[in-house]
Amino acid sequence: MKIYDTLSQELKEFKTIEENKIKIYVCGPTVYDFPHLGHARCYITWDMVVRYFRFKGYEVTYVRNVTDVDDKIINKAKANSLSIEQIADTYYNEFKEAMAKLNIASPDIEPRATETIDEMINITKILIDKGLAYTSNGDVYFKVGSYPNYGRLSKQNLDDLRSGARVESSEIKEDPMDFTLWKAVKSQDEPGWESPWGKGRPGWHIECSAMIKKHLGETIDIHAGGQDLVFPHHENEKAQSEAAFDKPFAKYWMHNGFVIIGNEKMSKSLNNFVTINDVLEKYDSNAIRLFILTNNYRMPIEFNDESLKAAKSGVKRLLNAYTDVSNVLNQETVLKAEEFINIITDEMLKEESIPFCKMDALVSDELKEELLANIIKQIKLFINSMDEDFNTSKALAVLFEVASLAQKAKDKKLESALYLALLIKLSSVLGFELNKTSTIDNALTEKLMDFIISLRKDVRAEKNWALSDKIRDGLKDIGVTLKDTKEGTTWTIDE
RNA sequence: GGCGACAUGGCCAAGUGGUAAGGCAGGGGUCUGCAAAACCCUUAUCCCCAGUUCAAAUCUGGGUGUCGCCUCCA
Repeated sequence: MKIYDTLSQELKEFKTIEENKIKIYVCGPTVYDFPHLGHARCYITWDMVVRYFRFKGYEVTYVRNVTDVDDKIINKAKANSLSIEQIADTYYNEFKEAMAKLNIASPDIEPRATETIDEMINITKILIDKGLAYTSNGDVYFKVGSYPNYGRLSKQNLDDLRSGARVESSEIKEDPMDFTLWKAVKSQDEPGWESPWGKGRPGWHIECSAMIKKHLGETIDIHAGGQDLVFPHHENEKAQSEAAFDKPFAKYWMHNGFVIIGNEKMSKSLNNFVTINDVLEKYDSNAIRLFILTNNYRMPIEFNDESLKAAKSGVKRLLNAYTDVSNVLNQETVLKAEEFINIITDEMLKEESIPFCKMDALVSDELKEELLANIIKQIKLFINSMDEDFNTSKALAVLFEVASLAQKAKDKKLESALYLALLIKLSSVLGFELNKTSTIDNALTEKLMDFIISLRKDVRAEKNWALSDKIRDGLKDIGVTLKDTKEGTTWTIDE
């Protein structure tokens, strides 16, 4: 498979450092406010990436940090007369809840910056000992000029950066581009930790370097994050880690594009953000995911109601395929089909021959060959698309095709069961939940609905269409949709 | 000013050399008591100009427009 690497600016063949294992680090949020759609985009993207790696059989260690000490948190704490822990905990919980609502799987390790202070001090020490960092006024700075590759990741050169209008020169720093590794506390109400350079707190960039070193080691497979982190955050992380350990920091650098709103980047500082909770009021997690995955992960996405609406309708189609087809099948057939699809995909990923014999029990001879060929074709299309730097747009086309195949095969139970199973499998790789059962759903509702439907059946037998329609309209008003099909009447609870 | 990207039908969006995936919306039809869903059919020559090539949305050069980074930001 190929992955676009920001550092080399090209698609690179993906090869892990250690056979079959992937160490991936994603820069997590600074928890000082509600998460917005930009965060959703970012973490849905990396969720999809990790899900796909696991689908391919890699053993993934996914680390995503939480920045819980930072000027913004300190300022917010001061403004609200709260401790920085209170602010960080409040918004960390908001973040966690939002991630769960979006069906974003938790990372394997979610370290907090404040739990990794020792490692930050260690790295800072190493850099000072090597003469690559210096203390000044209680602060510690990294000597950018001492690291020859500085600027390679973000394609900047030091002279251009220095002459940039926004760089402040200061007497404390040797070079205006030098960045903070350790910041001395300036007043009593600031949080601080003891260090060889006095009480202080870490700079932002050293936090990630330390958490990576502690949980993943000196070299990792993939370092990912939002495009806005390329400079200075990732550039600086790379510089200090490589300078400290004399090893390449990350084999692949991946960056996701922004969410745009009204022709501008959605961001905290522009105050034009829509929170995840805002969006969830009108659209569910599947719709948000479809909206995001329709676009290439590196391209900007324009947020607007129309696109979300379109995504919602698209999800509806996948959902309809799931419920329509499920309704005509029995549980046993579905389970058998799921098992078969699992076998087939596993064999394909291992590039071993497909076990035709396993199909014997399921489908008759005349169907077998063509059906199997088509299932394999769809899986191949999906894998090939995703292998091209996560072309989710193409992969989604496969989902829609499979959904349609399942619908068309409704008369042939086993065939539609196989397509249904395939749909469930592939959509879960992208993080969709088609079988999300409604929270209102319970045994009593089930019985009541069965009862109402049986009454309506009698009414319809008498061709009392007025009453029959009244029941259907009435249920629609309270959020239950009835569908009259050949097999009988089905009901679903509206979103 | 330096650096990095983008421009495809009404909207969103794939596609990096051989005559344009998919989704949404629209139109027509099948099915249905009706509805919903589903299914079938249907809508583009790819910002402009020049060049390379037998052949370009796809490569090169030049325009025009838009965005991002260079300050905290996913």
